[in-house]
Parts: sequence; structure tokens; C-alpha cells
Amino acid sequence: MGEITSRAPSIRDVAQVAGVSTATVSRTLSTPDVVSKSTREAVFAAIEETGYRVNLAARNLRKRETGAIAVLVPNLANPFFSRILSGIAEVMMEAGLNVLIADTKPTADGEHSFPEYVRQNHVDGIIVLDGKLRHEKLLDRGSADIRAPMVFACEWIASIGRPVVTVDNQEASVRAVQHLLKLGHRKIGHICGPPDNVLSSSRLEGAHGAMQSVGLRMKPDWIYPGDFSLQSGAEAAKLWFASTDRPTAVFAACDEMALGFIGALMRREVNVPNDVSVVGFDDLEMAAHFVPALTTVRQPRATMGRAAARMLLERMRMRPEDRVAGPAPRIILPVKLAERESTAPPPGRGEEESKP
Amino acid sequence: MGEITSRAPSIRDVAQVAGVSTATVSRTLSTPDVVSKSTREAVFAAIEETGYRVNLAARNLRKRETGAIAVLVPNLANPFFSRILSGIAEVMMEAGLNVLIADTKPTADGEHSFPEYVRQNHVDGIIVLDGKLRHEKLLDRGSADIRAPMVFACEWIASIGRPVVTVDNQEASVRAVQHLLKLGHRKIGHICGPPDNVLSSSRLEGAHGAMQSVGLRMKPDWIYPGDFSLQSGAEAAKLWFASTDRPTAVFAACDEMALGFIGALMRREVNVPNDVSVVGFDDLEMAAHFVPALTTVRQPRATMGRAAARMLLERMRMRPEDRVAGPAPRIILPVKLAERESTAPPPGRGEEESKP
DNA sequence: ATCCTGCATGTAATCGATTACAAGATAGAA
DNA sequence: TTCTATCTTGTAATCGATTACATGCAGGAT
Repeated sequence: MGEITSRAPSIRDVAQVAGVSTATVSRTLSTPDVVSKSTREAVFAAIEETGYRVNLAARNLRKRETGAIAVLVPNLANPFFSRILSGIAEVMMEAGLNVLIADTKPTADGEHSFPEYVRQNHVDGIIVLDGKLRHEKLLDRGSADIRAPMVFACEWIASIGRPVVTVDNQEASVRAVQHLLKLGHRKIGHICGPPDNVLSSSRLEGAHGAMQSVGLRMKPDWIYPGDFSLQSGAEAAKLWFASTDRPTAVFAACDEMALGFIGALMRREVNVPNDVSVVGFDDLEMAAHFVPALTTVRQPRATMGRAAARMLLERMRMRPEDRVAGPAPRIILPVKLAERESTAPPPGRGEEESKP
Repeated sequence: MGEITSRAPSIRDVAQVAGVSTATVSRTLSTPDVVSKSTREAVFAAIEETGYRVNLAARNLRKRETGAIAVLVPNLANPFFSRILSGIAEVMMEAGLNVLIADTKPTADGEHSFPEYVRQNHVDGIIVLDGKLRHEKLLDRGSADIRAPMVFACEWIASIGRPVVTVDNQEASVRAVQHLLKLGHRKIGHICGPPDNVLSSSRLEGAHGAMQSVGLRMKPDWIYPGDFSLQSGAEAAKLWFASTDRPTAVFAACDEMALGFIGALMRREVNVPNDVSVVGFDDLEMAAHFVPALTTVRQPRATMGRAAARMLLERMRMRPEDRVAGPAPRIILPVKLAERESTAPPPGRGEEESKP
């Protein structure tokens, strides 16, 4: 197909063809209104003829920017993040910025990795979806943060004063637990997210708080460890099954764990929701298709992504000294509880088809 | 925290601190062995002291390369791709290359998008996981392909002669169907992938072929349209349910559709596998956790990613004229059938707990 | 006719790293 | 002692685009 060109056409080639200087070509591209109509047309024709594309390395070098932003995702394998990413991409593409996605999934040594192109001045801004990165990495001297603004979305690191876009995790958890309380549950358990994660702790606290406000408490046995994975949900099911004093309802800190939990229970002939009710968090697409369909807290993922993107754009336009002035803004988005099939009154006191 | 530096340290600053020329600093970084031990140490100390990081825009401009490769993913929301991505990232990071991930999900106008940083000479190589991109886009004059080599993984575009890393989809489908045949099924249906997709057609053909080779055929009614989404699996369930002459087993072209299909059936009180057996394709993590656990064709996703990455590295090292010489290589990876709970003998003739 | 204003364009420095080439230094051979 | 080979380092051009500044020109005011 296309002949192998020895070299890509540069702005010089265009200038030559159009019979103008390179400065004029550059101006035609960046500020067309200062160029006369006739030259403008000549330049565009020359661009067409030569097949010219701007060399971004050269532009970036000169402008001291890169035209790209990075998104640090804790684990691409988790479908939860995809919608957020597409929300981000939508806003950024519109703004003419490219989006680099980096998986910070821990490497063999257990460290969350931090891709080189983020450290180096390769991006103009960073959106962090990972609340478990080590502070030093993000704030490393010479790393991008000094030059490139950063915002957190969904998860965040409390000790780093940067803007955050999130939902009110605590409030959402309160609502999830209240839903269970209203159904008549009194013994409610929780499958936690990974320790040291802001989401884990605020969701756990929300659950605790909701119980306390009606004079109940969660037995420590009913609090199962987890790490947001399907597998850890299944592990929680083992614990639930093995115990004698079981909660009649379990609120999982994410849908994956909720589904892993339900799957493992059903494999042991435990019926959800008749034997135990389960509420999730996130509202993954799978949640509605699972049997039983999962009652869960819906996060506005695309909206969250778009909000984070817009926030970052705003910060990128600010002067660096203004960015550090005052407290970092915080956008809290509303959530909704999607009530589906995985929750019902507790066994023995249900209005419906509960079994004794 | 860190003071806002007016400018990032450049190679000049390092040179000045170390008391050498910029050339020596550059050499110390790229070819340390031609530099004397004493200067080398001085330079490293100066780098440490200044916190110097190489400016990639400058390096790329000079070296006419970018140190990054792009992966074009048809739909990030599909968890199938994540493992492939991590396989790619693993190999590429080791080779010192950055990985840019681009979602080519169709925009409003139905066109698969093709991010600017891939068109422009922004990447040194491209891995395409999307078999639905328009040819012109990939081969566009001035686009990256002339300079940057390209390989396909998983999906591919038959008319573009580029290396491909994939599994034998047809053979895998044959095995899936043979598994159903061995269980005693004679009426076997198929949920297709999107039309115009190489995977869809080869999986369908494989299924057809397996039937034909034992003298059977799939009734056209048993071939359900789909697009690899959960939702389309659920739609297929509606069709199955509404028909009178139903297949006793269904082979879905991907796990998502298989799970959507099962979920929708179970919601209609249809039992899987007792009323109908279902086989999927991909072996998503969820497949094993679903109830019933899904029998499915396991694709070696991480291996596929690694193989594609290595293939691309090899192509990047070749001279451009050698790349077009001869037929493009093709790597076919083996698959395995994971037999789980969603398949059983057809109703009425089962050895086990089938119901009449 | 002269001067000023404002627009359109060109000239050339610049961003930071790489590398061909030149030059200096050192050691060994004759 | 002189010459050559080898090793180390510096000089300066280069990659391609942007932009401050200078220049030239047309039209209007006086």
C-alpha cells in the first residue's frame, strides 16, 4: 500500500508549497484569524497536498505541554471503572486532549506501580482513581504533580489536598442498611473493602452508623474482610456458612463481592433472598442480570467521570499558585438505591414466601 | 509541600552541576560504558541532586520515536479485554515502552473512533484488538501505520495483511459443540456475535461445522442475533422462550451473552442446565462464580496479550521494507474447554437429575 | 506630500536531548 | 623522542513547531 515515505512532511514542506514562511503556517493552524483569507486558503491547500500532520513532540517541546492527561486506575480488570473512564474520555476528547489510561495494579512486590509517562512531564494533568497509591509516589519531587494538576475521583487519599469527585459513601451505606432495616432485618453483616482504603472505611462507618442510630450494632463476627474481588465475596460466604449465629442480611462494599458471596451461598443451597438478603454497591451492569438481580447502591459512574474531567480542565487553566490557595474543592454526587431481587424480609417473619 | 519550581531541571543543569558537557550527560544515560567511571559517578550524583528527569518530548523529537505503543480496544467496558491488556503491559513495561490504551467504542455517529495520538506520529507501534475499525482509518495516508508497525490480537481485519495473535475460534467452537453433542444434545442453538466481526463468523461456522460432521444442522430459528452484550443474551432468551421448537442447548459466542441468556431464562423459571444447557466463550472471571457456573471455552488472555506484545516488539525492530515482505505471521494459541455446571444431558434422556 | 495606524507576514531564537565529528589526553610501540 | 592507537570529552548541528519582535505595506488624517 502507501509508499514508504522517507520522512513525514514537516511545517517547512507546507510553507514551501504554500509559498509562505513556517511562522505563517503555524499561525494558520493556531490562530487562523490573524492570517489573511487568501494565505489561509493557500496554506490549507498545501497541508492537504502534502498530507502534513503536526509533530506533537516538537509542539510539546516548544509549548512545554503534552496535550494529554493520564488516568490512574487501580485495577482495569474491575468493570466498575470502565464507565468512569468513558465519561472522562468524552469530556477530554471534546477539549482536544488525549487520555492515557494506566493500570496501577500492584506488581509482584506489592507496590502499586506508577507509570513512567506520568512521572515524567508527559501529561498535563492526572486523574487518580486509586486511593492506595503511596503518597510519595504522587508527590515525588520531579514527578508530574508539580507541573500537572491532579484530581481524585471515586477514591482519594485524604492526606493529599487535591480536588475530589465522589459520592457520599457514608450516606449511601446508611441508605443501604436502612433499606434492610425497613425490611425487618436486625442482624446485619458487612463485607468490607480492602483495609487502608477510604471507600472501605466510609462504607463500613456508614453501615455502623445506620445500625447505631436505631440502637443496634453489628457483631464483629458479621464483619467479613474483603478486597473488592469476586473471590473475596466467596470467602465471606464460607465464613457466613460456617458460623452459627448468622446475620440475616449482608451489605457488601461492592457488587463484585456481593455477587461472589451470593454465588458461593447458592452453591451451598442457601437461598438469596429468602435465607439471607444481600445489598451491593456500584450497580455494575451484571448486577441487574444476575439471578437474583442484585439490590445495590447505584453510583453515577459516567457523571462522576465527566465531573472529574471538567474539574481537571478547570485546574489546568488555573495558575499554579492559585491551585494551592484555599481548600481543595469537593464534589459529592447523589446516589440511588436500586431495589431488586436480592433483598427480602428476614426468614421467619416475612410477609411473603419466606421459609421457616 | 514541594516548592513550585519555575522550571524543571534540564540536561544543562545537570551538566553544569557535574562540571561536564550536556553530551557527556546524555552519554552517561544512554551508553554508560563509553564514559569514564569518575565522570559517570559525578553525573549520577548531579542527576540525583537536581532531580533531573529526561524530557521525553525533546528526546522523541530528536530520536524520531515516542517510546510508547497504543492498544486499540473496541470496548473497555467489556471485562474480557482487561487480562489481555495486562499481558501486553507486562511485556511492554519490561521493554521500557509505555502503553496507551484507547477505547475505539463507536461514537454517536456509529463510527469507531481512532484517537488522534495514534494517527499522529505519537506511537511507535499499535496493537489492534478491534476487528471493526474501518480499513481507511488504519491505513490512512499520513496515519501512523506507515511509520509504526501494527499487529492484531484476538480480533483482526482479514483484508489488512498484518500479524495476528489469536485462538482458533473455529476449532474452539467445534469443541464446545462437540461437548454438547457428547452429552446427547441434538438440537443446538447459537447466540451470535455482532455481524461483520471475524469472531462472530468463525464461531458460527465452527458450530455449524461440528453439527454437520455428525449429520445434524442448526435450525435457522435457533440462531439468535447478538452483539457480545449481556443485554443481547437476555434478548436471545426471550426468543428461546417464545418459540415452540426450542434447542436443548445453546452455545453463545461470548460469556456475557451466555450469562445474560441464563439470567433471563432463570427469571422465567427455566432451569439451566436441566431445561437447557449453555456454553459460553472467553471464561470471564464471573463465569465460574455465576450460578450455575458457566461451562465455557477458556481463552488464554494474558498469554495472548504477551504474545501480541512480543510480536509487536519484533516488528518494531525490523526494517520497514522487511515488514511488508512475505505473508504476515499468525500465532494461534490453544484453548481449553472449562466444563462446569451449565451443561448437562438434554431433558428427558439424562442420566442424572434431569426433570421430565 | 508626510506621518501615523494597523494589519499581514517574515526572521530568528527557542524548547531539551542526541550524536557526528573534532580534539585532547594517555599509553604503548618503534 | 616521536608517532600512533585508544579512550574520553567537548562543540555544535539537528529534530519541528512556536512566537517575540521586526518589517513592510495600504489607507486615512492632516
